Amino acid sequence: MSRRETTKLETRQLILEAARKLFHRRGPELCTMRDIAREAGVSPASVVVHFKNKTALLEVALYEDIEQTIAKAVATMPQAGASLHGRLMHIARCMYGFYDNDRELYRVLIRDTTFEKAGENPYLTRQLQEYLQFFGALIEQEKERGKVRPGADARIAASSLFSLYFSVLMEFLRSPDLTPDMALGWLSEAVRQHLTGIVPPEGDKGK
Amino acid sequence: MSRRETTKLETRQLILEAARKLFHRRGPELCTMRDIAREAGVSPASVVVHFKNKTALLEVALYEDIEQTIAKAVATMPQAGASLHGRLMHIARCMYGFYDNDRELYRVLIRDTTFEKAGENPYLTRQLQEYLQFFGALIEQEKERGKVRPGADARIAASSLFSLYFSVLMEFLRSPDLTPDMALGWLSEAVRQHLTGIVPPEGDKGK
DNA sequence: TGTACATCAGTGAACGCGCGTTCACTGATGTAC
DNA sequence: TGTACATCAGTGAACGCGCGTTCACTGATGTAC
Repeated sequence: MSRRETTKLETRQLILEAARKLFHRRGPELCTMRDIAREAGVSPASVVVHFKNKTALLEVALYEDIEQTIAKAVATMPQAGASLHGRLMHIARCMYGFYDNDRELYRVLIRDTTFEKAGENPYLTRQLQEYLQFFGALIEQEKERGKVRPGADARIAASSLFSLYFSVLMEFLRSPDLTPDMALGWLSEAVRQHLTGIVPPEGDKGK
Repeated sequence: MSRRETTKLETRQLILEAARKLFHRRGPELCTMRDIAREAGVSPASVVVHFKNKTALLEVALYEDIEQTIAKAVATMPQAGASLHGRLMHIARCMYGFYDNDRELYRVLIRDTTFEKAGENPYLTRQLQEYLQFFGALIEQEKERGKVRPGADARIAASSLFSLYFSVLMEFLRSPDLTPDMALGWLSEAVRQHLTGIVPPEGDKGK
């Protein structure tokens, strides 16, 4: 890597560190791009050169921490012997705990990225793809072990379970009164019902 | 209602009509509060008197159409004799069809309301509450008819099914390439798996 | 190896835009007597 | 019933702020010869 490229990377890192600091301290709505530039010791124009706008900066500044949290959650997940429900809930507990550190900030992050048109938020999009793929593989694995019905579609199951996780997360980030345990309790029930279904087993149906 | 109150209501209606017109024609990002005021024939300050900001105006301007669509969907829902899956999918079909009329607009509406702190969007919040309550009652009803397991929690089931519906809706609004039928197909499978569960029936588990 | 030139990250100032907010004001409507 | 006053919806202009964008410029680094 040439000298030019390394200094460029350094500037980028300075901006990212300053952004993380101010985003956490004052919240993304209460600090301007100029504030971040000043904190980083660079020109405001330079920030725009590296990140096209505040949302893009927010995404890049925060997604690494999320990545690490996912990695840690997966690494500490109970063995394959544990129940699928328990393994999924472990991941959820790790993630909700992480987001609980700064709910306001992550609420804004998710609002400003999730709802943009596909393509506007490449980092988080890729992250979600990998996340879903991992879940899908997990479910396939459980299928082989006979813990999941052979007829079940793993991709759809993964995506559905993520929907449940995500909905509860949003409610959690929006409602200061909701504790992580309450959110987890709610999710736990939803996941349980999703795994076992809510209609009676075949041959046992009414009428 | 006094004369003063009626004229006030008239002004409010003028603003709402102008807002709906411009939001649909140009999209909410491309029209300013001043544009809407001009279209309505009132002063820009007057718009702010009635709606504290653009998002609040957006919410009020659009929620009535959504309300009507829900009402129509519920009214045309298949009889209680039909399957739960079929009845739920009927609602989803109506709603997706409605949102398909102006995906961009509804994407922005949902982005700007769903992710605000609870309390910022009273109309849509209430609407969602009623929606969930209706679903809960529907499931209770199916329970009595033996089509849903007695042990299942209707509130959680309603909220879970809504999560699935909502996730697919978001993907639909974000991705121009996704047709309503594709979205419905995806949702249909997710709902089916949610109803029947993905783990094997008791006594049939592996190991 | 040295020289001359090209490239490009970063600078700092300026501009336009949309939004929210404030202001003193108008004039019609409502109310107290 | 009339009069005098209070209320309040609406007005139009102005201001401050943050963001995105543009600009000509600097100076270090890279490259062609």
